[in-house]
Amino acid sequence: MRRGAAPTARPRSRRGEGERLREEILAAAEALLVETASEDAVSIRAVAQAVGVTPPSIYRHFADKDMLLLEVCRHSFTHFSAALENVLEEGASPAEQMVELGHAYIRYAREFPEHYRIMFMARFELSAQAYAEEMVSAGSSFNLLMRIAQDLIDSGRLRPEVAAQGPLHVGILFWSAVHGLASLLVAKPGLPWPDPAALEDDLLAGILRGLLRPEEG
Amino acid sequence: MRRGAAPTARPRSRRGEGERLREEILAAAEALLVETASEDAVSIRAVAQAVGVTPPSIYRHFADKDMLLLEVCRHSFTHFSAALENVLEEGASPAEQMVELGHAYIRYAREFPEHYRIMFMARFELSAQAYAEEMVSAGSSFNLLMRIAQDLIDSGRLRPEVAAQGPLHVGILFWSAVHGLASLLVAKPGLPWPDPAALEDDLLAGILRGLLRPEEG
DNA sequence: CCGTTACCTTTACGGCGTTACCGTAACGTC
DNA sequence: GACGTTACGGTAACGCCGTAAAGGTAACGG
Repeated sequence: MRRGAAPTARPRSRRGEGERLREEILAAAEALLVETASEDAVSIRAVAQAVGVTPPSIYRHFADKDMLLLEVCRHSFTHFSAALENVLEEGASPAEQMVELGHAYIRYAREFPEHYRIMFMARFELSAQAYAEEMVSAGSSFNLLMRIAQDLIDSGRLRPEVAAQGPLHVGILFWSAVHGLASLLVAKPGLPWPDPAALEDDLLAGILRGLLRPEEG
Repeated sequence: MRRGAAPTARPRSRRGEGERLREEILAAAEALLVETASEDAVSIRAVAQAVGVTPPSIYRHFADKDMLLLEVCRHSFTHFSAALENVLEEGASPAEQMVELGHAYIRYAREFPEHYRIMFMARFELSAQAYAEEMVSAGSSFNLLMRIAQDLIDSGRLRPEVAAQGPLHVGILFWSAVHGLASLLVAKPGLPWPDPAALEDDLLAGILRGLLRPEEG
């Protein structure tokens, strides 16, 4: 360290305050991820320098780089889940709620593309992969999806052969449609996309209609 | 080089045969990608060693690593496009063809997950990104999608407000649904997926029904 | 036989993630 | 108030990586 490295002269943390550096590392990594909009720019060394610490010190708080990135995403997923819950109106039908959820989901993906990419499009090695998958499937946003899928089944408006497959099946059908559009928009920003809002509307309306009983609107 | 490096003593290519090494590099990279099933394992150095050549020699034939990987995918996409075309039966309706296309698409993604990941889920820098996007949008599989979307519109079976948006809009709706399921399966192999075949069937049937006119089956 | 050129190598730079080891300041204890 | 312990972070280094600059060498046209 020394010359031209640390922007802030970091005092050593007090005895029980090792957690503080951990938080600062997370914040710096998050900031780097958002500002540069590139996962590659978030290197252990860059994060360390931003915090004013040497690279190996990161490893006292995170097992490896993958875990650091996943923790960053986990943090932001709190907001994600909250955002999803907030769009749900009390009086809305399960079908309406599912559509609203889809819109909010895509909105998040487009607002935080790098977070989205890391969580849903990235590849990790073994333990990190398992951790990421547990985060997704145990996260409250996933539970929210399952809950609304169950509500949709309970409402009796779904086609019987679809409803019979259970909430996981139904939920994943919606998730697939929504994730497909979101991830294509994120992965291929240069393609000549037609109006994304229109795509969203037609995609959500389409998959919903297709799963409802024939006689329904 | 020298000790324990080159598995084959490579003779230098003749005057006009520089292209031969290019092909060998592509083949070695492809093999590494398939065998290791990991993009990270395909390093310039590993490819060079597999071919029996020094790393800088790669750069005589490929601008950088991204371009090498994209060329590998481009090669395999020939087979992809051919596979898609082959599933189309002569007498089938546009709707049936679109569903068959979707099944073949997901089958490919699951069979060559790393290729699929590189082409549709990866991030590249600038020129490579532009190249990848051009490959996708100008590739014959994309044209195939557009053609069937147009046929679907021409068949008059689509809901008018959807058909009015044009083949690009319609094609992307199907692409989104199919890519969503495919990429989730590829990205999160550890999740407790219900039967993928059932998901495929219901997803494709669902989105199709949802975009057809109400009175249709 | 010679100059040119296509093909490949040598060497090296700067970056990365990560590990093994070491200083040091803060605390509980006597 | 000195003391051993321990949490906290630093130093130095290893082995990868992608890539650039410059050089050698074999194959050809004349």
